[in-house]
Amino acid sequence: MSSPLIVQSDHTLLLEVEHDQYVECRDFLVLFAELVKSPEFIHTYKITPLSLWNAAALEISLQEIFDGLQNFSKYPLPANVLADIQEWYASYGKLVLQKESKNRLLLQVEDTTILERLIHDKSLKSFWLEESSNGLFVAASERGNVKYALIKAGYPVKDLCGYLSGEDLVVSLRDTDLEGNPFALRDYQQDAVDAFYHAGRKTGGNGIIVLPCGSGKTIIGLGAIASISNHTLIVTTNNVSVHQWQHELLSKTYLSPDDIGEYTGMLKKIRPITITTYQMLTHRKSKEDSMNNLDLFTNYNWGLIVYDEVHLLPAPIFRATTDIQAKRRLGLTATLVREDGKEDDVFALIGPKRYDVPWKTLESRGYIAEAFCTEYRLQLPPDEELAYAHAQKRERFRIASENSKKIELVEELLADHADDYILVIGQYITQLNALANHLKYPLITGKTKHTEREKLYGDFKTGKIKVLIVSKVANFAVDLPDANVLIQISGSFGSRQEEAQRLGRILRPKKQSSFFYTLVSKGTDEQRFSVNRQLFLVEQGYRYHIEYFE
DNA sequence: TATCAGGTAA
DNA sequence: AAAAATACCTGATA
Repeated sequence: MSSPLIVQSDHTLLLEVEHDQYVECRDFLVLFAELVKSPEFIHTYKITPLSLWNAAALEISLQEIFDGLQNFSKYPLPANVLADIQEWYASYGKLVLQKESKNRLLLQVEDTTILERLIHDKSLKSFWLEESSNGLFVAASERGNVKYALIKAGYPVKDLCGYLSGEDLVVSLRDTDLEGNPFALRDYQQDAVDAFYHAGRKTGGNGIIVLPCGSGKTIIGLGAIASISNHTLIVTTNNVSVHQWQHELLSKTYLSPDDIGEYTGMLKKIRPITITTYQMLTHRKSKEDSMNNLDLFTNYNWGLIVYDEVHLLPAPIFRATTDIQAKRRLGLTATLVREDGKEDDVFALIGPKRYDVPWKTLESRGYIAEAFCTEYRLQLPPDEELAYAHAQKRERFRIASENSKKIELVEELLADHADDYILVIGQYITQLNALANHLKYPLITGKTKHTEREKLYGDFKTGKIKVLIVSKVANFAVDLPDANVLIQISGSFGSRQEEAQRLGRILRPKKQSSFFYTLVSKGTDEQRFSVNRQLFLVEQGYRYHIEYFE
């Protein structure tokens, strides 16, 4: 039997999907490569410096990577690829930042040619105070800036300067939560906390943990807070999430309500554990004003900063984070992919990926539901086809998204799933309105009042209504009830993270299986974008079945 | 004290 | 490459 993988000299890897060893090889590749294309039979992965740095930070050995490639590859491995892998992998750890004195850091550079390059690099020159026999001295205040500049120049830094402890606060986890359920970290949650904290080791205390939706990211946050037991600032995306953190802290730790503060538009309480939003931190009254609330990072003696949904981190927070490199930092996310390409900013300033559980692993262990994904391709009706042909590039996506035949297909799918709990999700309010009017099911958009939302959520939970139509609110709303069927009638361009977030809606384990349908217009720009949307989930092992609806 | 409308930001 | 949602603040209403 021949092997499933072709390694090409441009650092791309071609994997045969129909091969017996497909699953095994895919699980190997995701450790150090990134999926870029996933048509039916051959998936393309790419090895990048960043993907190898993350692998190195995860302590996946170079030997393991080479052995695996040797094993799975159909042809002899191109020498340049092996050399580049070796070089990129080794470049993580080549530059080590150490504390020299109170005000000075030493950037150790073992490799003399790299040292020579760094000294003469225009973008870096201003950082160097002085040369030493084995490196360069940098002002301690430049710790974040120099790491950021170095990664942009292609050199990741291993930061061993250690951390400043914050003010102490004893946090311990309960073994029964306030609702009376037994509580303990699951094994993978404990592993994630350990991987982050590396108790006793100088490297521990910054980085990213990647976990599927619904697998307990907040719990890992609690575990990290308890391990460090310092004053902690938690930054998250919205007010509902602020309250959820608050609730979990009260329910699963012995902290008292007085220990926990909310710093938002409604309430501004700074407490040993303070929870705030990204918008609060970056808020300014007008464009000319400065972002005063960023002081929250520096004006208090936090020992840990938790960045929830770190893939949504706005640019100003990156900048503020460069100044607090001595604080422990934990980033949490389900998909460490950004469509703005700022993954290396996350790497340099928050830290490398410390822990990652493939979605399919948690599925096989029953922690998340099994989900079947189907992509339906629909013909545009003749008049819309004509409009599409005449439209400008930027109107085309919308015409394809609003394909009126989607309503018919939704109706059929609803009939097929008469006994299930269904969310229909879309991007355009006009399209959702049309659907809601036709099907007579309730619609929730950003304009829906919170009292109204809660009533509909409640009716859905009790089974009074079985179908909810929702807009982009569902991308953010943490309090949206769970369903087991999700029909996506449109989405925002090629967002991989949106697709993953939406699938996450139906992954809480239940008696029945879950079904994810995505509807796209055949042969249009929408179909091209949908390919990109699916990449992350395909990388995680989800297969989309293709159906046609004429 | 709570709630709502309107404006701004990103 | 675009639309929608959110959160902030202010000032009015109940």
